[in-house]
Amino acid sequence: MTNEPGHMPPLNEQMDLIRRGTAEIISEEELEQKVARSIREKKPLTVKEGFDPTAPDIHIGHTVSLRKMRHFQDLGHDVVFLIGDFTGMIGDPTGKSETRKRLSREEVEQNAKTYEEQIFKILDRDRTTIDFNSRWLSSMTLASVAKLAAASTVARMLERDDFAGRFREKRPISILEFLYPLMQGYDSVALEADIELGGTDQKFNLLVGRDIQRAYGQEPQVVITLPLLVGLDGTEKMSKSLGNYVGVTDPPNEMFGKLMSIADSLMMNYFEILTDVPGKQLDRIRRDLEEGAGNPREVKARLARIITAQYYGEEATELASDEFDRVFRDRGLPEDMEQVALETEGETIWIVKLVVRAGLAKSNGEARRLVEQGGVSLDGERVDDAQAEISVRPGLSLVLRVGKRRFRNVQFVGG
RNA sequence: GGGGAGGUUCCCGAGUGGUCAAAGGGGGCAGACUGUAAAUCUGCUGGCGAAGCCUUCAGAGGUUCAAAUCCUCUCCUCCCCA
Repeated sequence: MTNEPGHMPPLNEQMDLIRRGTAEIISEEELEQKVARSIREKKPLTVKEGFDPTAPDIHIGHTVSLRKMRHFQDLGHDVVFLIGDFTGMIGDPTGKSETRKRLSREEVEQNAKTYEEQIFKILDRDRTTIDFNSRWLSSMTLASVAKLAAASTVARMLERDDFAGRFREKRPISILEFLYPLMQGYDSVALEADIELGGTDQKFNLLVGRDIQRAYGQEPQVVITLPLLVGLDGTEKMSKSLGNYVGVTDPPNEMFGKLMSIADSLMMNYFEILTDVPGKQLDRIRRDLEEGAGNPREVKARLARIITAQYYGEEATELASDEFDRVFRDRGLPEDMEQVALETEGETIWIVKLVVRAGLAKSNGEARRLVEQGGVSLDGERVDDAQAEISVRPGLSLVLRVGKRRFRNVQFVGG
């Protein structure tokens, strides 16, 4: 799929792929010009996106833009994965007000390494440059900051929704926050970016980049925004802090399972922005769903398989899919269960203690609750008496199940 | 510099002397149902082998038979005026 350098597909083919799944392109006309020129001069475009150095765990929400970057790479262009280590050290402008802890050089390096392991599941290593904005921002003099600050105005800043809102409500906006879009824009100057990608929530910052580049005599970058992925809860955007995410490093079973747990209403959205399933097929799936033809579960399973296979391949995905059916559809036992060895202390063990010792509850209270609510079973038999004593002896092996999806194979050993 | 508001259990947020392990919502967990870990409904949601006891309402002291609630000091956040 990857093209040799210098052998780029024709303009309309490129434009089609680039457009797919984007929220907005500013402007398409400029994009066309840039692409056409790169074809003419056999010179790849530089596509940039900035990432937060403090949260190196990538989830599939991030992959929406990473996949777009990959599209560019497949078309023969170059990608800069920019780690905002300088901006990230100071704080987060859109954050509630939590001051961010300063990361040490070592931590930044460590996080960068973690990023690398994850992003190359999607990006083409040979066409990716990883860079850090501290490289140019940390040594800026006040004079250059002044020049940068002169490139924008307060009125311009107040166009941004959250600034405007806070200004209206007389809530504080620190000057530093005004500096943020400017610094991000300067990154584009330093990299001579042709295109910057980001989520729709980044639109303002991305546009400031254009202003800044103009102020520094560069051709403004084209801004491409991508839809924010809605998380597993079906309402909030996917984020690690909300816990409604699918991590790209989640093991296949978990990835598949999490995808099966999305709300039905989310399925089409995921199909559109996380897969390369052609538009015509999507229309058909959508129509089937609306008309109630076929089982929505099967559609969701197909989605889960496609996405899981992007990270683990067909074989591992089939295993994950089978496992899911076995455990949840057929209410059976998983293929592999975590094993726990417990020492016997006498003839019996209190069920509550057993659940806690097996690591399936944090406290006796929690275990008691699980038992009383009927969530605990031993070898397939429900135990709902919180006073129950289970007979044990060394060598005994039991399958302990808590809830629908947590299993432990408990082995008793002599104590 | 002056004036004012506030810090509550995972989160938001009620609570102004006992009836408070603390309303309500969110989140989480469990059950029922099912087509899945969808949706919906119901229950639970500080710790302790538990009708009792222990720890918790920013922190430290104090008043009281009794404090999340009153007093003193400290720390922190926010707002208004300058």
